[in-house]
Amino acid sequence: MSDLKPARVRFAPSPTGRFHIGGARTALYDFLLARQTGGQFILRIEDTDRKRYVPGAEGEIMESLRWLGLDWDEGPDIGGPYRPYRQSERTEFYQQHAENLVARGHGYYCFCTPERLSQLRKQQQKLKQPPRYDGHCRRLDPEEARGRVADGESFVIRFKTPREGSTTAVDLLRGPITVENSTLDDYILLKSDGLPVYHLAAMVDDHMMKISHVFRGSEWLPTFPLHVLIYEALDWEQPIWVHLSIFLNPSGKGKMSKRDAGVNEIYVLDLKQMGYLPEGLLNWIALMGWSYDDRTEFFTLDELIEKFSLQKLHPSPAAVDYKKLDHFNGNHIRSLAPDELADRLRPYLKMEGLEVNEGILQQITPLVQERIRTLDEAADIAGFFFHKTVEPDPSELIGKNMTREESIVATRRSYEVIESLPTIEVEPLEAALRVLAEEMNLTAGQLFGILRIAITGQRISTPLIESMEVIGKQEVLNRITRAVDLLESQAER
RNA sequence: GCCCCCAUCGUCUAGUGGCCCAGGACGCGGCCCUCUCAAGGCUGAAACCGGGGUUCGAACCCCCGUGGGGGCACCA
Repeated sequence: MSDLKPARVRFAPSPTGRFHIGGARTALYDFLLARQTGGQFILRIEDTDRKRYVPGAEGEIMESLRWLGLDWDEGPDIGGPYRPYRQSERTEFYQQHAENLVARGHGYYCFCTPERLSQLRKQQQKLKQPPRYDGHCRRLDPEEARGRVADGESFVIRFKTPREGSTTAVDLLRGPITVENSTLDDYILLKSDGLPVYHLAAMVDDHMMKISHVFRGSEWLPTFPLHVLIYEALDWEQPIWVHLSIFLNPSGKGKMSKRDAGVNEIYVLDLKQMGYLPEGLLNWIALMGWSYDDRTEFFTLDELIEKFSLQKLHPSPAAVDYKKLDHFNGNHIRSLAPDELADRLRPYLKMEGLEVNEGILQQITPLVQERIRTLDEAADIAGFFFHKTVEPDPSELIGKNMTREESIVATRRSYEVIESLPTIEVEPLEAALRVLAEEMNLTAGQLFGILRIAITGQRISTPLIESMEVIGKQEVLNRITRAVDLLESQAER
């Protein structure tokens, strides 16, 4: 644990779509800081937009986080001292603070209709002016406005952004960012449906929940000064702000988006489905925007908790590199204990419709471990272990630079050699087959190539001799017999 | 159009004024190992966006360009 004060950090996604790797990284950094400092990691759902609400999205967020191992200490499902953790259940707080802002002279009621606003925008566009609220209701007499509200007229509450001067907001990675207040708008804080907009809701909650560090995407940088202004207007102490750069397409052109889904998987649960380990995914994501030193790249979650530091965060955008994900995933697969790997492999093999025999699974796991990068590759390389029979392509049973007849002879003699062995443990089996190859003036590659096709039905597989041992003498002999038949029937044709 | 951010190999990055004719990783090429595929080992090509300053000295500091990205909703 570090010497930093316990941090209270929150991950605050909106349930408007699927959970992707960008969100996962933000959540990871939140989690790391909380765990490293002995603080709390909080999950808060920002569901104030009823139009964009997607049923099931909240569930996917939680399922993804749990799968990744990023467990939260407070959240909508488990509660906590600052409940509720779903913004739709906190409307009274937002309304209260919006009114408070009005009372303090930092906000005002606005009765402009959406129609007038879009009209206004159109005009400004035509005149090539920046699209901004014209302050129509800002000038209204507060008493009069209150009266109209009391009369039941539809209204929103806007922030009364100072017309003059400038505001400086401090981002941990970028330092002070100063903007002219005149470039800011009188943003709507409370919508006419009584629900808040992000600008209000997030500030209120972060303050009420005593959040110490805010990690969020850099898309919030343009309105960052507004958020600071709100804090100042309410006399609140600001958290430490950390804006994380966004993820770019693999091409580096444009930000990663839904459109990439399908081509490049960006959703956490899809990546899980594809056979990625949470460990691999986490390792990959952690290094996009953060680094430890000039050589260490392999990290477990515990190591990340130990080594993470705000100082090593990087502000520039990062293009997503799936090749590197494969690399990390392969590394993590290889670092798993065989028993553990077997447990992880099981569902993926079953997903392929294979009947998984536990004894065989245990035996082949070490064989598979060195050669897969994702869990779903196991079925490709070792599926034949679970098949009752294999169907080799007869033409592939012919050895390299060999005739059909030579291949038949080689296969038959292999049968005899194997049959004569008391057991087919790796050592004696390999020795016997190598002797046979030599006798027949074949290279080991030629002989093993034929047998590989005969036994596994495929060109690429786990190591031949070891695989034969697992399959067992009788079945090996069956498969070789089958291969001889195939070769002969093909010869007759 | 306006505002904001960013800028080291193709990609992720190390580098915080001299340790850098720039280090690591992925990917790519070659070699070795080898029963296939991997894994592993060795090895090669590959970058400080440009121009001005500041300084004895700049990848590192400042300015201006340029490029890239983001934002400009009663979305988050």
